[in-house]
Amino acid sequence: MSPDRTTPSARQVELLEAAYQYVLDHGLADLSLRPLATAIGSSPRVLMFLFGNKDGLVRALLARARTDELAILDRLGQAGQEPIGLVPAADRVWAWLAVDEHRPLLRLWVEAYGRSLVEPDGAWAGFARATVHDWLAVLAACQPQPERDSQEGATRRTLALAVLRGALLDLLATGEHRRITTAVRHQLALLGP
Amino acid sequence: MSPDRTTPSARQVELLEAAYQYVLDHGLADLSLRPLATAIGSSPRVLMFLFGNKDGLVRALLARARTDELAILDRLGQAGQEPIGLVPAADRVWAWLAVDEHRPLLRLWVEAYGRSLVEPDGAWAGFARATVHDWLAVLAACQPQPERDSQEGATRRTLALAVLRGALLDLLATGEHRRITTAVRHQLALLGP
DNA sequence: ATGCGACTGACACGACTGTTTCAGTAGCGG
DNA sequence: CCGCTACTGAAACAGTCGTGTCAGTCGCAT
Repeated sequence: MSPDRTTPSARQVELLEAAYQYVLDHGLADLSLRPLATAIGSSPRVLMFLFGNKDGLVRALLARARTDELAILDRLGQAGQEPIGLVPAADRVWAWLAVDEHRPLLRLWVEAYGRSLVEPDGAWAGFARATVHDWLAVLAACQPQPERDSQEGATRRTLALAVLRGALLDLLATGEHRRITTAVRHQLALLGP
Repeated sequence: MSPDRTTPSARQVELLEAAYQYVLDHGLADLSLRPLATAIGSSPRVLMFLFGNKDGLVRALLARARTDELAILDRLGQAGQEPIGLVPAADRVWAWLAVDEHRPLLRLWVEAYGRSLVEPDGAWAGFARATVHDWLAVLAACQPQPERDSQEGATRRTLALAVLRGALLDLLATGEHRRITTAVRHQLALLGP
C-alpha cells in the first residue's frame, strides 16, 4: 500500500519539490490538500498515497525546508579547513539572511517556529527546538577550539544566534534593510574578534 | 443589528476576556468558533452578534493581546520621570519576558507575528510591523535626549530589540533560562551605559 | 502474455467550518 | 402595559476539510 519510506521514489520527490515551492508562497498554516494538488498538477488521492496523510506531507515539507537551511549553514565553516571564528561566521549568516530571494523561506521558517511553540504535538513537533540546536551547533563549529568548549564560548554563540534571529524578525516585518544591517554590524564589532 | 463599535458593551468585554484566556492556551491558528463558544459558556451565534464575524473576533483578540503587551512596556520608562537609559530598560524588559507566567502570551505573540508575515491581509494585517514600531518607540523613550535622536541611538535600540526578541525565541523553544539570561546580561554589559 | 507494483481518476463519506434565519426572552424607560 | 434594545437558543445553510473506496492505467520483469 504505502510506499517504503527509505526509498523516496522519483515521483515523490518531484511532487514534494512542487509542493515546497507552493508552500513558500502560500504558507503552511492554512494549507489544504485540494488547492495544493490542483496547483501542482496532481490530486489529493496521489498525495495521500505518496505521503500517507496530511501530517506526513507537512513533515516532509518541514524536513525539506530544514534541508535548505542546513545546506546554507554547512557551507560556512565546514569547508574542511580550520574554524573561521564566530564573528565572521555570523557576518556571513546575516549576509545570507538579508538576501531578498531567501525571504519566502525565512517567512516559512518563522511561521513553522511559532506554530511548533503553540502546538508541540503533531507534524510540527520539536521544530523550534531542533532549529535552535542546528544553528548553535553550526556556530559552535565555527569557533576555534579554546573558545568553543568554554562557558564564555557558549554564551557568545547564544548571543550571536539571538541577534541574528531578532534582526531577522525585524527585517521580515519592516524590510528596513539598512537600519537593521547597521545594527548587526555594530553588534559584531562589539562582539570582538 | 450589530452593536456600536465605540461602545464595547459589558457583555462584549466579558466574553472577549474569556476568549482571550482560551486563546492563550489553545493558540490562534486553528481557532474555531464552536469549541471556543462552548469552552467559554457561550454560543457561535452570540460571538457573531457581538463581533460581526470571525475576523472581527480575531482582531479584537489581537488588540487585547497588544494591550497586555503595551501595558507592561509603558510601565518601564514612562513613570513620568526622566529616561532611565536603554540598557536598564532592556534589562527590565528581559526580566519581564523571562517570567514563566508570561509564556502563553509570548507564544501567542510569536504565532501572530509569523502569521502576519505570511498572510499580510485579513485580521492579522500589519501586526508584525506594528509591534516592531511599538517596542522601538518604547525603547526610544527610555533613551536620554542627546542619544535618542542620534543615528547611533537608533542603531542601539534596534540592536537591543533584536537581542531581546532573539533571546525570547530561544527561551520559548528550549526553556533554558540560565544559558539565555547569561547571554542577555553579557550583551547588555557590552552595550555599555 | 502475464502478472505485479507504482501510480492515478472519480466519487462519496462523515465531520467540521463560518454564517444565516427564525424565533424568541429579559430588562427597562415611557 | 407597551415597545424598544440587548442578547440568546436551535436549527439549518452551503461549503470545505481529510480520508476511504473502487476501479483503472501504465511500465516493466518474468
